Amino acid sequence: MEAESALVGRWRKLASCYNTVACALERALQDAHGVSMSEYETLDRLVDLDCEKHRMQEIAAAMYLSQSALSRTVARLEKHGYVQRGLCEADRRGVFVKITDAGRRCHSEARETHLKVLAEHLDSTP
Amino acid sequence: MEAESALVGRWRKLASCYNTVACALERALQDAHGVSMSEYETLDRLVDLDCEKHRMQEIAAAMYLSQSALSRTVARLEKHGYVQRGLCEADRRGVFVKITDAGRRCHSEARETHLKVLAEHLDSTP
DNA sequence: CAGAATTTAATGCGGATGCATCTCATGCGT
DNA sequence: ACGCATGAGATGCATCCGCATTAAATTCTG
Repeated sequence: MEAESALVGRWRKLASCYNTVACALERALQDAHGVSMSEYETLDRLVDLDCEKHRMQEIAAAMYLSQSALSRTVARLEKHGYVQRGLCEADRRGVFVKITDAGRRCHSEARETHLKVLAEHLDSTP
Repeated sequence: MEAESALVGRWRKLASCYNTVACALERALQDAHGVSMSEYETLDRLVDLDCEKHRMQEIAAAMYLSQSALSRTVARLEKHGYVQRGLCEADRRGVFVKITDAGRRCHSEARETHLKVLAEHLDSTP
């Protein structure tokens, strides 16, 4: 079977692409805006799914971040003043997350960096 | 520009693919063979670039792992008895890494798990 | 309705990573 | 030969993550 080595080759290429971009993104976002990639992606989802507030689960479902990682990421964002957490009245186990004005500002600034890094490092020929 | 959103879309898909496979690999390799993905990939490079011993740098260059991460990964592999480190006589700053028989055995067993996970989770249509 | 089971999010803990720094060893210029 | 810059790899530190557990609220069941 040579399909095996092709499989491994595809995997290596995928990993290499991902790591290159992720590493560049992490550094650029951190240096220019003080947010990690996870934090940026979280803000991005909050802006994308735009309807005021969101449950933790919705956010987690829209991105690749475990429940505990998201919980901590939101805690960090809240510490930075970029989001606010609030209780969900309908189901008081739930937590609503709401992006603040500062959060929107940070996101819109960081978005340019994000796009620039993607354009630079995301190989267009898969 | 709509090329921007296409770019972001490609990035999200890449990240999602990578994370799905990486997560599955990590769990499967750990559960079935007690090695992490980095450890397996390191063994894999040692088998691939087959010529007895290798400098840390050669290994690092062949995979996506930072210098410090590789140093610790090799330390873990050595603790498991899967590789041995030895001084390089020509340039005594350097370190040679050599895979042991136990390392080869572990690698060849884990290889099957690795391939199985890739076949299962690596989407063939990019 | 009381109690068990489930769901939601937070957290303690251990482990892996990256950055910066450190220690040696080598090489280069004078 | 001496001194300084450079290179290889190890390590302290802070951070982030995943797993397992916990606490609180809700839902299911008898």
